[in-house]
Amino acid sequence: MKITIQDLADHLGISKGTVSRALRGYADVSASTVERVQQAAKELGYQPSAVAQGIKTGLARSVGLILLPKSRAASRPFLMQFINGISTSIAKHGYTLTVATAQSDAEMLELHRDLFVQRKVDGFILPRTMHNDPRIQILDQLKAPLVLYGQTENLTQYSWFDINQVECFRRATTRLLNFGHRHLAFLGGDAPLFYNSLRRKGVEFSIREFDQEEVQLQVFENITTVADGLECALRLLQSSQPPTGFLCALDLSALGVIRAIKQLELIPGEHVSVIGYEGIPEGEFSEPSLTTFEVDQYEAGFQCGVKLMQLIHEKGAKVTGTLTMAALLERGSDGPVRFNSSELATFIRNRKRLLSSQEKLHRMTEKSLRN
Amino acid sequence: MKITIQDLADHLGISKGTVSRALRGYADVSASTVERVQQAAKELGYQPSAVAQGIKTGLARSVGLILLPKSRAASRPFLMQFINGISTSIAKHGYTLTVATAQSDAEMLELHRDLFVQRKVDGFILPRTMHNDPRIQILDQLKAPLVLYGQTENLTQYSWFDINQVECFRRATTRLLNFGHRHLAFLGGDAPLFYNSLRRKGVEFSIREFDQEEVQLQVFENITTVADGLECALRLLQSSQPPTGFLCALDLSALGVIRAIKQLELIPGEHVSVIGYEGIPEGEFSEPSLTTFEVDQYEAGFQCGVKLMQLIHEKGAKVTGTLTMAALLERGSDGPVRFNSSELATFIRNRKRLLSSQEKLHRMTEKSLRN
DNA sequence: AAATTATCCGAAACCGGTTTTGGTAATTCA
DNA sequence: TGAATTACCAAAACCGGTTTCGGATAATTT
Repeated sequence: MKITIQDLADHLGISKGTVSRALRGYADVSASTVERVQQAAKELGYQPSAVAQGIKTGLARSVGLILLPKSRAASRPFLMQFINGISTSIAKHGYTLTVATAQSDAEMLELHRDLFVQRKVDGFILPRTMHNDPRIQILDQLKAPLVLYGQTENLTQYSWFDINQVECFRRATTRLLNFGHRHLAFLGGDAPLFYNSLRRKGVEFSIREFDQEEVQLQVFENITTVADGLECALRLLQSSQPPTGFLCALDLSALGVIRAIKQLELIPGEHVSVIGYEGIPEGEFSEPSLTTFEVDQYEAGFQCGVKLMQLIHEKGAKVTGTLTMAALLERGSDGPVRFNSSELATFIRNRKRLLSSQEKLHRMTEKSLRN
Repeated sequence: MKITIQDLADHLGISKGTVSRALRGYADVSASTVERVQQAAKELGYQPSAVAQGIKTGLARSVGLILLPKSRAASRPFLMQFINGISTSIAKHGYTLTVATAQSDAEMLELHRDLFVQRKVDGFILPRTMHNDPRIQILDQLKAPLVLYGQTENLTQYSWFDINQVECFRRATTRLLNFGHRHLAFLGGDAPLFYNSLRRKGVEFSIREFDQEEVQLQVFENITTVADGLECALRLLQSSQPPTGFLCALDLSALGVIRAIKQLELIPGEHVSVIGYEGIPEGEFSEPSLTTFEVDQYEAGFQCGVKLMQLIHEKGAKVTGTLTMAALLERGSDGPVRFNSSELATFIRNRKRLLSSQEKLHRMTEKSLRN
């Protein structure tokens, strides 16, 4: 059924060693033989088995990407383009992408070890880097090539690619400060992930730079879903000193904040400003549309793939790190400050009174209608 | 560095054949030896190389999934959970998932052939089935095991899994008819894909069932993006006989329709009804939220994986097809008919006049402000 | 013309496993 | 007790490639 190198050699009446050398481009094969072999290979549809090749070369010609779909929200939107980027760059070297999913952190570590020890993959791309990432420790022991998508401690030892998130959040914060906002809230994401401290750092950096003691910043962590953002913002906005500007580490939490604002009958982008990060498609369809940073996930995947190929193929290759910027999408969820924090608090209190009386009225009307 | 079966055999002072037979569970190895081998394997961290195993067994222990990210819109949202489902079900058999991307249809076909001929994968899962799908033709020639996610012609020859999309669109249509809508539009998706005819069939089936000659249906194809849906709906709504209910093959086009409705200062779900299909997350955040069918992509992936494992491992395994239902998410974008088509047309015409005069006023104000 | 060098290819070893074969020692049976 | 099994394992063949080695022939040099 499937044609082997021996079949091809028999067909040509030469030895399989010669066939192999002809196809691999060795110098000690005559041009005419090379020609004949290539011709016959094309005709018979012969392609060497990657499995058989791998046993001698020790390479599986595949790279691993292990996902944790538990964190459904955060890792979902980037996937298709990220995979496309990786796949495209490694395909140039005849490599394919092995994607696996783990249901827990422990399983994820096991999977990394097993896939490498079983030689199903030659290296890994590690997305969503953590503080003291345990994946790195394990892969270091195994001397497995790896590329980080994101940053972590001891960066000089690894190849990595990342968006300059510090700079993004510095810009976002400065933008809100220039809009006149003085009471800010930073809704951080997954605390164990490294990105979180970077984004926070950007916010704090901008405020220090602004050199204003009058700026108030409240910081929260583990606000990763729409529900989290909604709840957190509702609580903050109804406090005595509500923030007028929200900096959200994740678009999803930003969408929750927008919901909260509207739930209090306020206008996002006018009464309260919100900026997100990531550029998920939902942000385009919310009302108002979400001001956020758009991350080019294809490029990220592509660069990670390129770096990994270097590590695997160029012996003595140096590790490299790359920082790029994400583009700010200036949309409708932020703008010049309307009220300061105290005024906003009063406004919300009055609104609330109004709303509850309306509600009472509404309920009464309904009741009378039913009777 | 990496420990091989020979290392393990030397360490135990037995032959590598015996080690292999011990680990593979052959009967002609004493219980004590099996015990010793397993113990030593665990201690030394020995795991057989999948590559080396594959050469003898002829299996790569990987299944292929090839994506076409060109069609960015349609195939993106399902990916994470679909992959998770596949990966989880095949992991039980020691299989991994090889994901590749192609930039064109031709490249996609090549990739299928190459991956199988090079023995990088033992079979394929084919999402987004087309009419007379060329992938199937090629894989049939190669006798490659495959499972369809979706339906196509000659279904009895293949294993497949699908949502009963005919039934979904039948229900959606009946729902609108029961709401009193009599002028409907079906915005179909990618014409070459099989799902499109199924969804359309559901709509037509429902209307025939309703047995009303007064029902008007307009059908369109290749409405796959928000922009497409927006443009198509704008045109239809401003015609002399605008539909009051939109059935969209894709959530994305439904979101575009909602935009169009709002752009005409109408209220989606009140003046015009919209129902989508797929359950993409954007639908939850649009206003109003989108009534749609939620497809369980994890389950789809899981079942495809299970079926493919059967085909690969159980010799003489019969092909099987499975149909399941998607859940209707009754949200805010549809409801009882307010106007019939003629009334709606009049309403829109008047609105338009109003709007354009407002706009004129607005422009004049701006101009005077500037001066 | 003999010696040297290049060119080209077959043969064989090897990669890390699996599976078959065959032989020895221990058991069982007559 | 001797023959026939049985239990167990070493050795070897094999999978489909790659790579090394060495030899035969042709081309070049002296």
